Amino acid sequence: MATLLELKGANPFKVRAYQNAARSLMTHDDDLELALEKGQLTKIKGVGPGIAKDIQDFFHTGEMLELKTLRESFPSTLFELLEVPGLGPKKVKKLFDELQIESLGELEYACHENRLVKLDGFGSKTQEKILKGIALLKQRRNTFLYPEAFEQAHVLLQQMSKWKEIKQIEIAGSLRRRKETIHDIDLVCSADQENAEVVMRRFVNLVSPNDVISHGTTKSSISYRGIQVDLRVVKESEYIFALHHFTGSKEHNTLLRGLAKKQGYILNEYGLFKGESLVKCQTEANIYEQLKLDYIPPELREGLSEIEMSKDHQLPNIITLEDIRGIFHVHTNYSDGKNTLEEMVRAASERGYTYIGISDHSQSAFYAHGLKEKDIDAQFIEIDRVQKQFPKIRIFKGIESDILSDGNLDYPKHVLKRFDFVIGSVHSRFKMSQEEMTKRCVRALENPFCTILGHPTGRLLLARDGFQIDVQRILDVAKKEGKIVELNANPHRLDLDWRILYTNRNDCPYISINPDAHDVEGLSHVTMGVSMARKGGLTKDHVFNTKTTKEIETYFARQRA
DNA sequence: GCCGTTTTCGGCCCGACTGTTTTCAGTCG
Repeated sequence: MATLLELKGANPFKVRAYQNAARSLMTHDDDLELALEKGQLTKIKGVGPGIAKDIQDFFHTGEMLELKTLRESFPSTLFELLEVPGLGPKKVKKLFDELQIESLGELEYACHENRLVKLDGFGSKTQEKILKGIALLKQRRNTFLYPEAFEQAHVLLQQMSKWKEIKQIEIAGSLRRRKETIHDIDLVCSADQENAEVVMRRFVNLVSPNDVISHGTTKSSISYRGIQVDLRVVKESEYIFALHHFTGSKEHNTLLRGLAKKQGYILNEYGLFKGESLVKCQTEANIYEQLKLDYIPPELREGLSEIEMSKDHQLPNIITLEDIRGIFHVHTNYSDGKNTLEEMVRAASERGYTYIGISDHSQSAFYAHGLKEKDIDAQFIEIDRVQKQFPKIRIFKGIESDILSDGNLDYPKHVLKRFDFVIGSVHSRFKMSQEEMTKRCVRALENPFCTILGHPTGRLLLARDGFQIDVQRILDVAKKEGKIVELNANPHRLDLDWRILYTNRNDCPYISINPDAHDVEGLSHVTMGVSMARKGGLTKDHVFNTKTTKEIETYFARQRA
């Protein structure tokens, strides 16, 4: 509704009202259907009589009259135009009304025909920028996995922190919030006022003029090895406010500024002001404190329900990397891992872990040299040997067993019962219907020998969507069966998605943050997994591998009894 | 369209940059 109304040129506050209501509904934890039946929809923040009526209509008829009318007044392909950088609703509407442009293809053609320059408010620069934007969209090169973006950001940070004009510099934006994928790198720095322009000049000179996206006196953007980097420079006294501002998210900031305003403050990237006077804040925590809020860590600043929770002192005490005591889901060269069992155990021990769960692939995973029964015998003997060598770290014997398409695990009972734990994972037949796939995984969860459900949706970030599966059902069954669900920490997977964890944080089964390491370096995936758990609002108590070795042993023993 | 410890009417987050304009609208974050 909001997008369509915006295109229509409706009252911008009406547009925002719909956006607010949508966000509010997305994070609404209670039963919507119940609220609807009781006629209590308007009790939800942002939902008034108008939108309550919309929701009712939608629930009963599957449609909303105004939405239907609006939708019919625009071709569905029009929305892709909004993806083009520099194009917003006003310009898209103009293109549609005056040039009858309905799709990206038509827009590109019109640019080549030089037809945009004649439009009011457009010019040759706009046309050029749009063409560039379309090319970028086509390449899909504007999204990166966290580690790729992080590495680039660090290279820049190293380099720029040596510039004598810069006093402080930090990574802000989605990188600081630890989003799983990153569109651009945001850097914030402080400098003496007379040096600001020098910093900007040095920054844009890092790349060729062609790769300078914008160049101002305090804010510039460049395209650095294919990724957009924004740099903002402020005075030293403004730095903490700027860092907060550019950490975002946009949604979080919007809500926070609204709250500040209600309390008689103005909040922007330069400070927190009461009238003309600046409120002194040394840290980000001080800013929240002034607004009568508990400190909200960057990972939680997504504009979901964190501000409300913080106001009520209900923020979860989210897990930290130090809470992790051990790790499961580790591969060795018995299947498709690179390092030996001993090397993996040594590395885990050196990282201070007190237990490690080895889980190579099972026999039907021939692509990964899955273990036959005799390989299991051999590995068990070796584990016992290595265990003697490293008495301080407990080695659990496990397996990552394929969940076959009928939901069975791919060893017979007498084999499965030999393991301390079994991770059941789907590695084949991804294209089942949601119903079939859900049934398949439920069956696995109900198998008494299955301990952990591995990478529950099978997604590969930026490469492959997860398979169709009713995640809610899976979580419910896992909880009921006392099973553990994996948060696969491989940066390509990060599966389950943190948003699912966030919505289910008050009622979910144990989550195990598993590196799915295929070599020694892969053990460090845990860091990323913890970041996702933090975004999901999980506490130490939610996470299985924060337990002590003793607790783990007891848990496994009870399961196998 | 929603909301209210300034308000049931009059507001609704804030500022930088760009490109098109001669004073500002649109977009972005």
